[in-house]
Amino acid sequence: MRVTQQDIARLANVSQATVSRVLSGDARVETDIKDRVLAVISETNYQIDVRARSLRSKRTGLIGLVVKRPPGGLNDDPFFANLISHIMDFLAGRPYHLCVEMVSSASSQEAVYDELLRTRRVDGLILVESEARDERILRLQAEGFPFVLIGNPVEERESTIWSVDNDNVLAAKTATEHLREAGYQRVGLLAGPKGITVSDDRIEGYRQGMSGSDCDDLVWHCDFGFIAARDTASDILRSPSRPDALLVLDDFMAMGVVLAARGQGLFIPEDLGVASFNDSSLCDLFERGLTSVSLNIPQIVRTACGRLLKIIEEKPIYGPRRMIIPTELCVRGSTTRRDL
Amino acid sequence: MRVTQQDIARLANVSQATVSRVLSGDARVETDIKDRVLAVISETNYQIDVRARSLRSKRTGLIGLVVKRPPGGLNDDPFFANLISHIMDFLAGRPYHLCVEMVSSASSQEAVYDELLRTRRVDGLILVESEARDERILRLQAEGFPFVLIGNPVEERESTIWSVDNDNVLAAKTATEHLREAGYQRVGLLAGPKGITVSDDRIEGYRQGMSGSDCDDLVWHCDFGFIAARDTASDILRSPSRPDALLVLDDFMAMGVVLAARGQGLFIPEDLGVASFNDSSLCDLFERGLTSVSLNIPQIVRTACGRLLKIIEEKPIYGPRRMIIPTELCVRGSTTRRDL
DNA sequence: TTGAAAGCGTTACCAG
DNA sequence: CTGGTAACGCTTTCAA
Repeated sequence: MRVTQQDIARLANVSQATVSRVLSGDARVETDIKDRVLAVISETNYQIDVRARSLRSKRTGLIGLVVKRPPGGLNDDPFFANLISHIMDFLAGRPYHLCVEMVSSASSQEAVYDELLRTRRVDGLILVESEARDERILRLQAEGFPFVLIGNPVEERESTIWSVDNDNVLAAKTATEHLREAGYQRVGLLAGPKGITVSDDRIEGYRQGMSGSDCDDLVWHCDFGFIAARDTASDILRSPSRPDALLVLDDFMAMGVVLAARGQGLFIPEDLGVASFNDSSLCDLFERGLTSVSLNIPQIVRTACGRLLKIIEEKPIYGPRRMIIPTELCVRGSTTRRDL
Repeated sequence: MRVTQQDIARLANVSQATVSRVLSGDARVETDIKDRVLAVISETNYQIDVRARSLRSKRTGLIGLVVKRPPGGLNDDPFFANLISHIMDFLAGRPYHLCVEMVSSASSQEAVYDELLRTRRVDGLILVESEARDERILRLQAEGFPFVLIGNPVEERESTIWSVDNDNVLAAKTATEHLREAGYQRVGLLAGPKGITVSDDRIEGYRQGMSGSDCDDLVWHCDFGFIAARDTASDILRSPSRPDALLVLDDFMAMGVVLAARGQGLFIPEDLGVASFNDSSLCDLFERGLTSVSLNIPQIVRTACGRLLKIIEEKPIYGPRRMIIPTELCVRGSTTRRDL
């Protein structure tokens, strides 16, 4: 049988309420009583029952993260591994735990959000990879549920949504300009699924970076992941409108591009320049290094989680709702032609 | 204000107990009453409060996974991304969620396990990367807490521990023999931290595979992760006892070895053969492909999670407690010398 | 400062 | 088949 506060109370000759007070660090408990209770607690190895506490206090101590990928689609994807890793780092030592959920379709995603917030399984949510008109956001706002968006809320007015983001337009513009300056003429963009805001922002930045060029608008869409990118890149590289450089939505997809190029006997960076986003350690795995934009994920996560906990704990918050984390272009061999 | 079963009961003109029965799919409820209740439930958008349910039913619907890594140490590591991904795949659609925890030290690990199981935050645990004498296992067993080990329980007697594992001795032996057959003379092993059972088993297999060779026992230990492996490999490759082939504990670490070799101007597979474990998609990122042993992670996870849920739900279980998932050696360019 | 007691929203037992 | 009711273990208010 589990030890309860009731048991502690009996053993320490106090009321169960007092035990609760001691546990919650209530100041108005006589020191000797407190010591007596604490002694019994440590003797009995008592641990609070979080389920009962949750019911009473309306707090579960759980933060939720929902990822939308096809089954197995997270495999080896460094972005989520990083994200999850940094979130756990942040939460370690705090009274919060991370609950991760994967959904495969938009409809199941909404069902999961519904479940997650209506059932009060988690105290708050971190949203990633949002879409321009994100059902999740509307729903969470309507319910007044604590959440922080990692990404662009895409709102006309002054934002009412807490969000942490990079300036993806600027980052993509800078990366595109870097490719042009490196001597590539036909710079293309391998974007993500249509409607994903981070992808849309980078398309915008790419177009800004291409202004003044007589090159067509070379934008392709593609699902997340290594395999999808490889297959799409194979088609792109065989097409008549073949680009001589590709800016890719993330490193993992860029690795698909590298494989596709290799498969067609194209050399990087001579025949094809490649740059991408995230600056994960995959960049060092490509022989000559992969040029990539660092998003500063640790800082994104710290900012987002910190803010989320404040919202949950209803602490006063100062500063803007939309927080921008700076990016940095890390130039490596995949855009450094030696033939020029 | 949240909608409760009490509210539903009032609106449907039944007792709250009946609402509970309808929700739990109790057969003995008149069809028309049931329909009335269900109608109100869908009208009101009612969702059960999992906290109250947890308190009553003693089930949280949460499965725990605790990972021991230094802060940021999970970054880009495909093994955990895969593991988490497959666990989520398995859990999707079932009434269970995944709770992930990261700890940085042994002592914090024990504290976390204590917290996790004593507070009944999760219904069961999946253990990975166990050590020969694993405190976690002893503790969980003593408490009668449901858990499944992914790895080797290392017990003398008939095992009392549910575990899912590969035959790592055999797998390492096979991989070592493959390297020798490929023409390498001085085959070494880059193992993981000392005491980790999966690492120990592979050391044993390596030694079996090297029997009959006049080569020294070339085993090095190294922390998990890309960076640690790169640094250790740099030392190894510079040492007088330099091997001409390395079997590496996992792909991610193997990538560190690839980088170290590249940094010293060594060619793979000509100057150094490299083989590893996990067969993640990283293997295709190396120019000529990385030879790797597939652990069949999806099957490991399916087996482990399936078993864990059965234990939690106290369903009858047949078959052995220790379940072995077959491995497969996937030969690629990193062990295929063209100079022979 | 301490104790008694009222819930929190369920589940499940026991009558009817 | 249905309703009443007692827990589940805790937090918090209200009296003492």
